[in-house]
Amino acid sequence: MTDSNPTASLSAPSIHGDALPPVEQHAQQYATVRNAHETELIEDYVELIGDLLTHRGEARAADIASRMAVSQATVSKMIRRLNELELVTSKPYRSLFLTEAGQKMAEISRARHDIVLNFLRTLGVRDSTARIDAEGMEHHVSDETLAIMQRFTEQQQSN
Amino acid sequence: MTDSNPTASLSAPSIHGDALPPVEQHAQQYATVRNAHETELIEDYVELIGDLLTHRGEARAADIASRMAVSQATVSKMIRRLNELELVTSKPYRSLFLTEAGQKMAEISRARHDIVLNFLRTLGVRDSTARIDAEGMEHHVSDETLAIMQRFTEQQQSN
DNA sequence: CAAATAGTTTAGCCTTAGCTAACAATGTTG
DNA sequence: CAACATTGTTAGCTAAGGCTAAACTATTTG
Repeated sequence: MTDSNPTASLSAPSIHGDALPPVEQHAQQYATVRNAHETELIEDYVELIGDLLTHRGEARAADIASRMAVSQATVSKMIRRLNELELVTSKPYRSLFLTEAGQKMAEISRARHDIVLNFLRTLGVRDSTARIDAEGMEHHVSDETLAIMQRFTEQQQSN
Repeated sequence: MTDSNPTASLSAPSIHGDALPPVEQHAQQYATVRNAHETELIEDYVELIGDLLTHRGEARAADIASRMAVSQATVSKMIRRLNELELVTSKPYRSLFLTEAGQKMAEISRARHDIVLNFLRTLGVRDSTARIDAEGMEHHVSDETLAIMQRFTEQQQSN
């Protein structure tokens, strides 16, 4: 299986055969991703609710459902979870609001999202693509990388 | 109550530059992420099996389990799925092998993974962090962005 | 103000991806 | 070659995150 794939070989610390990492490190990589997946959806909801509150003044289940392209029943169930996690407060049939903890999470998510999105735009990615990629990437970018992305964006901007 | 609220967002004005995207676009973002999540794990397994075959000559369930930090039962169940999807062939109690389709998927995943990983390294992210981030990000990076990352890495390298 | 419409919730179903425990096959070695 | 250790499989459980259909609440409007 000699690869003639043009994308497979790049230079740098190691090329093609980047050896397998030691088991513990490898396991850590996957575990981190699995962990991110658990909080990801929660963060997306909280972030969206925050955005709706900011830009629309209220956050209704129906809006969340259509913006997430998901059924209202799914949203309703999720809101119960967010309630249990004490991230939102809700009275039945009324708009949602974020608790302290929810607001904090929304802010962090929003900031992270914006850094990734602006970084991608700065790199030259088309806006619509950048939005999609940012939505997927944001939960998997470490603080270290995030800081580097932000610095990069600022530097480019000032040129 | 259908008010289109004036712009009275609380604070952090410059960071909150972005208005909400139109509903369809927003929905598309989330749908794309959900979709990626469905194939993500599959790709991770196939990629890992490919790596084990390349670097070790065989891919045993026990290795996969320890490298993914997951129980053997989970791996066993997953292998059945990969079989049904005709991505791997397996005889009970024997090493796994990739089908044509599996090999193709492994190559693509590996290439994508490497591009993201090398891009992060080139940006200046520490190796261990880059590995973790790459593992999470790789499934959410569009071809467009991938191409840009690769070009960026090459340019930096030649300086 | 009653009826229609819009929004929300609940019930019940499905699939995925984990887990443990018990069992089966294979491989190693005294 | 029998016993033990390792590896793999199966059964059965859980939780998350989807769905549809039906019931309920709120709002708008004739």
